[in-house]
Parts: sequence; C-alpha cells; structure tokens
Amino acid sequence: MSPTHEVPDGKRPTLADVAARANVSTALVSIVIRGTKGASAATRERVLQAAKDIGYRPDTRARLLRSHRSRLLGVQFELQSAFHTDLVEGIYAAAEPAGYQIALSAVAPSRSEQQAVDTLLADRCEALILLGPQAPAARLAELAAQLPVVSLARRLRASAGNVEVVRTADEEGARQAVDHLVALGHRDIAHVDGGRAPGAADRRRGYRTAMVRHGLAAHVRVLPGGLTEDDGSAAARTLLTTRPRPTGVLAFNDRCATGLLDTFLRAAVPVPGGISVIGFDDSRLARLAHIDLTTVGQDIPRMAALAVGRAIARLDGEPADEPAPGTETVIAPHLITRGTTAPPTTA
Amino acid sequence: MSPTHEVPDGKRPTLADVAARANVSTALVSIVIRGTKGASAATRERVLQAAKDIGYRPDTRARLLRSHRSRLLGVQFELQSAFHTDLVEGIYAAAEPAGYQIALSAVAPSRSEQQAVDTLLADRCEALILLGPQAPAARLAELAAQLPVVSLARRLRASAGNVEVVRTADEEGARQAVDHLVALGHRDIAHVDGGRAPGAADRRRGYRTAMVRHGLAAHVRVLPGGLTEDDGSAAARTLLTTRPRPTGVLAFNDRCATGLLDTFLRAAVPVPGGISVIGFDDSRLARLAHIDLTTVGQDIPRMAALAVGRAIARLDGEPADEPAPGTETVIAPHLITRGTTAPPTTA
DNA sequence: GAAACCTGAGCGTGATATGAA
DNA sequence: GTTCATATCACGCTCAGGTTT
Repeated sequence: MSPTHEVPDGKRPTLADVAARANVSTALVSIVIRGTKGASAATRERVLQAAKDIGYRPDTRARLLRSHRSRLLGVQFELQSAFHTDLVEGIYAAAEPAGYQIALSAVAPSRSEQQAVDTLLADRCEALILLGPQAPAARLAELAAQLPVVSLARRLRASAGNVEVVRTADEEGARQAVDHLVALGHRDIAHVDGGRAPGAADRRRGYRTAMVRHGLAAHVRVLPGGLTEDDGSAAARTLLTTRPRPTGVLAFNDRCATGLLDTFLRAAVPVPGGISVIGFDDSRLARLAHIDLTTVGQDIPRMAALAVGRAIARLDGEPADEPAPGTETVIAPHLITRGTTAPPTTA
Repeated sequence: MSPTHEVPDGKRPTLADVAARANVSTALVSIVIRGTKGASAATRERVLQAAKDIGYRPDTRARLLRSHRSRLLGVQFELQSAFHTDLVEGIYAAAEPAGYQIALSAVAPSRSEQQAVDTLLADRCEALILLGPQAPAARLAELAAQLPVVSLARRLRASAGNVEVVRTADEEGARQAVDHLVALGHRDIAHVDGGRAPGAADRRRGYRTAMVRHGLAAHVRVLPGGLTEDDGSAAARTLLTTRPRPTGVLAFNDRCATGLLDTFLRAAVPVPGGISVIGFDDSRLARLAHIDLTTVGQDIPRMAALAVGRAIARLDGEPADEPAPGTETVIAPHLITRGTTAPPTTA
C-alpha cells in the first residue's frame, strides 16, 4: 500500500537526508556519491547503503548549477528522420563513455529549430550538435560565437566561421555510384535529386562531374526528387514515360530509392533486370532483405563519434577568447553492392 | 571577430548582470522575465532591453531548482520507432501550451529503459510518460509510487496499481479489420502477429474472436511475425507456399504489412487482386501514395494529448499520500480503407 | 491601500579551507 | 605527511516579507 521507499515528507531525498541517516556531513556524502577519494571504505559503504535505503538520486540540476561544467551536449535532430535517429543513437554511444550527457531537442512540424535550440541553451548545454540544420549560416555562426557548435551532415561555407562541420563526402559518394554503374556497362544513367536537402547539391554535382568524366555528358539527366518515398515514386512515374528510358538511376537517398523500386515493380519493370537503382545512406531500409538495395553507405557511427569528438575537443581547447577556425571533417562514403544493380540488358 | 554579445567574462550573463545594467534588483529582473506583475511598464521595458543587450537567457536548471515545481514531463521513447516519434511530436504539441516542458530520453540498442528512466529521474521530472515500456509491471508500479507514470500504448494489468494507461483498443481494431474483410467476402483470413510487442496479444485475440464470431474458426491462422518489414516479408514467403492460400491478411502493424506487400508483389501475387492486406497504426508509411495501405488507424495526436492530460491531472490532483488507482484510457481505433483490400477473386 | 521596488533566505549540490586522527 | 571528515560558501534563481512612494 505504501510506497517502496521511505520518502521523508513526500519530497525526494537529498544529500542531507542521506547524511542524517548515515551520521555524516553532506559534504562527505557528496564525496561518496561522486566516487571521489576522501572517504574510508567503511563509511563509503555505510553512506551508499543509506542512500540506497531511502532511494536517493543526485539532482542533476543542483549538481550542474554548482559545478561550472555541465558536461551536457545539446543535440537537435529531426524526429521524423530515420537517418537522424540513427545518428542520435551513435551520439549517445559516443558521449556517455566520454562522460558527457545528452540533452535531446526535437524538430518537428510543430516545433522549429529556433525553439529546439532555445531550450538547449536554457538547459546550459556546453556545446551543440545540430543534425542537418536548416538555419541560415549566419545564424549558426552567431551561435558558434557563444558556444561550440557542430553541424552534422550539413556542409557550410567557410564564411560560417567558427562552426565545426562533420559530413560525408557526398560528391565522392555520387561519383562512386556512377562509377559502379558505368563499370557494369550502363551509359544512360539518371539522377533523382534531393532538392534543397542537405547534401543534395553535392550529390548532384558529384553525379554530373562523374558522368562528364566518363564521356556521358549527353546522358546527364537530373529529375526533381526529394527525401521521401513519394518523391521517388513520382520520379519513377516520370521515368517510365521517358524514351529512351535510362538503364540506371541514382536516387538522392534510400527512401527515395525505395519509392522508385516500388513503382518500377508495380509497372512490371524488373529491378535490376530492367533498370538498376542505387540509393544513398545505407539506412536500415536498404538492408531489409526484400529491398536489398545497392547504396552509398554513410558511416553513421563514425560520423556520430566524430561529431561528439569535435565538440569535446572544442570544449577542452580554447573556450571563447581565441576562437579556432571552424574545422571540416569529411568522411569517406563507400559503395555497398547489393541486389538492385546489374549490367544493363541490351535491348 | 569578437562574439556578438557582450559576455562579461566568458561566462553567460545572469540575472545579476541584467540587474546591474538596468540599475534594479535581481528580484525585479526575475519578475520582469517571468512576466509576473509587480513592475512598471517603464522599468519592464528597460530591463528587457538590458537583457536583450547582453544576450541573457534564463537558466532552466537554477530556475527549477528554486521553484518546487519543475513543470517537466519526462518522455521515454524508442528512437527507431516511427510510431513513437509521431507520439513524441504530439506530446510536444500538447505539453507546451499547457505550460509544461518535455525532457526526452531515448531507448536504443545501446541504451536501456533503465538508463532512460534514470536520467529522467535525475532531471527531476514531475511525471513520466513511457512509450510502449517493456519493463515489468512491478517495476512500473514501483516507479508510480514515486511520481505519476503514464504507460502509453502498453496495456497493464490492474495489479500495476498506480500506473496510468493510455492505449488504443487493439482488440477492437483487429475486429474491425476482420469485419471489413468478411464484409468484402473473404473467409480465409490469416493474421501475422507481433509476438511479444505491446498490443500484439490484444490484436491476436481480437482477430481470433472476430473470426470465431463470423463462424470462421476453422480458418483461424496466426503466423509468427514481428514489428519490422523483414518479419512481414518472412511471413509472406510462408504464405506463398501455403495451400489453400488465404485471400486476406491482417498484419501486426504497417511496417509488417509493407514487408508482406513487397514480397507478394515480387512473387507476382497482385494486391489486392490476388490477396488483400491490412496494416495497423496508420503511420506515414501507410499513407504513402504507392503503398496506399488499408489499415487500422490509431489516433496518435489524441493519444499523445491524453497521455499529457492524464499526467497533468495527476500532478494537479493528490500528489502522493492518497494515490488514486491507475486509470485506463482506451481510445477507439478506426479502419481506414485504402487500396490494398478488395473482394476476393473466386478461383 | 495599492503599486513599485528591494532585501534576504534558501533550493541541492560541489569546491575550498580547515581541522582531527 | 597522509587520510578522513566537516563547516562554509557559492552557483542562479524564486519567493516571502519588508520598505518606500
């Protein structure tokens, strides 16, 4: 009937409560809880037992208020993006061993980036890791004047001064995809692009230059696409009515590629028999057995770890007076060959 | 070159800094910042200007430490579940107008529910909203003895005393799906289940009882499935080798249904021509133009709003001394008819 | 008496200084 | 000198109570 733990008053137990129960000072309890040296093994055990008895938990707020370092990394991400949630998972994995906590702040249709960042700042995060931020570069630079800011998966011009950038070499990834198709014998290769999405411009450029380098400038064809399955599906319907139909397509990302696949399938255009399709990201989607998508892989755990690493490096380095120029960390993508690419069938 | 805002020392500006600049006391600044009455319009403006000048932002932690109410709702969710991220979005939307903040804590392969809850408790959340929690009911009951706990989308026995439950009537949803197929003329209807996932048992039971009620007990067939596309795909492969093959399938959720669809498609079994498929959730996936999945819709915004509402109701009601029994709020699902169901073709 | 403002205390910690074994 | 323990203050803020117009 009664609660499991003996809560003195209905309030949560504090250091003082533990101290009273263990007959020591609050300072000593603090020492024991933090695991610092300065307490004998005997009292240590006694204090820990007392803490356990009354269900004591340290109060993060009070703790962070007192210690000037918060060891808190603020992470802004898009709730709906599987790519982002994968990155967040990697960020957790990288931050906790390094002794940093994560404060999540989501961006959604009903919640702007501005709101997301505001709450992170109010929570006194020491650094910000922004996933594919859409905010203007100037705004990011302004933020970066206040605290270390890492832009993950969005490229920024050097003019965005102090912002750290961690991203995949999108241009190179698109090149690898085109090279792969060309090596298989394809010549007529289209690209369904990502519009204004982060990375889209680079991938488009990578596609173009690779085509040109292979002497296929005449076959360059960029279709307006986007990030979602619907975008891919729409582009596929366009492609189906096109003559001559390309024998290979590079999609902006895996979701877009999935839309392509599905629509081709319904139109009885076999993949890869009738047309080859390549995605981008190597998301969970691409790995699904029935999708089995050839794709340009981004090394998500590594990107996440590097983002955390850069943020921490900034924190350990010079704090604000002598701002180091923003560094750009570019990670190589790698093509993952699966079942949606094959040599073209000579018609 | 220098930061935009004049930061006194490299530290962030505090109430005292604003007070000094506006020539008032910190208490008055506090009043102005919070928008409480007790300051003249003139000083109000002067203080706000000063705050803006030096880029002051209230420190949530200090603020919450002092005021006994934290107005913080802790939300535990699964990073990889689109259903969960949709709910989170709804929770944000419901909480902020009510004057509550959200603290997110993710569950991922590398991060347990225990860890997720621990950080929420350390952050002094006033109540917990747990999305599809897998923890044992006893553990949840223990938590609920300390603070209001809402289990969203997971049913709990009455024995889990104090826990609030907000969920969809899964059994009823499955019934609606079966009714729809039967009305179309189907008799041989299979169910690909969700194993131990939250809601799976109820949906299984709903399917069974509905089949029996229609006099189709002989056709009851439950295939082991799961939450992912791969699970659906595997079940589809089983179904393809089954004679007689069912003419309709109810999948555990939309992802599972998508796996079914895709595999049927590849096997040249048209949907809904050769077989009808129904999903569950009405996730973004189901609405995609090229999927166009008939599905049992869960009212996600409403579930989110109700979860927040129940948590707040608990906070406004009796705090701990006289624990009210856990309430169960059950939301009706509704079938959404799209393009994957049709009358069976008589072979 | 109200409106506008200030003073002082304390929320739960962590760090420093200091003392006792 | 080292180990163990304590007292005291400060972190940034809110709130109760007081003072002045």
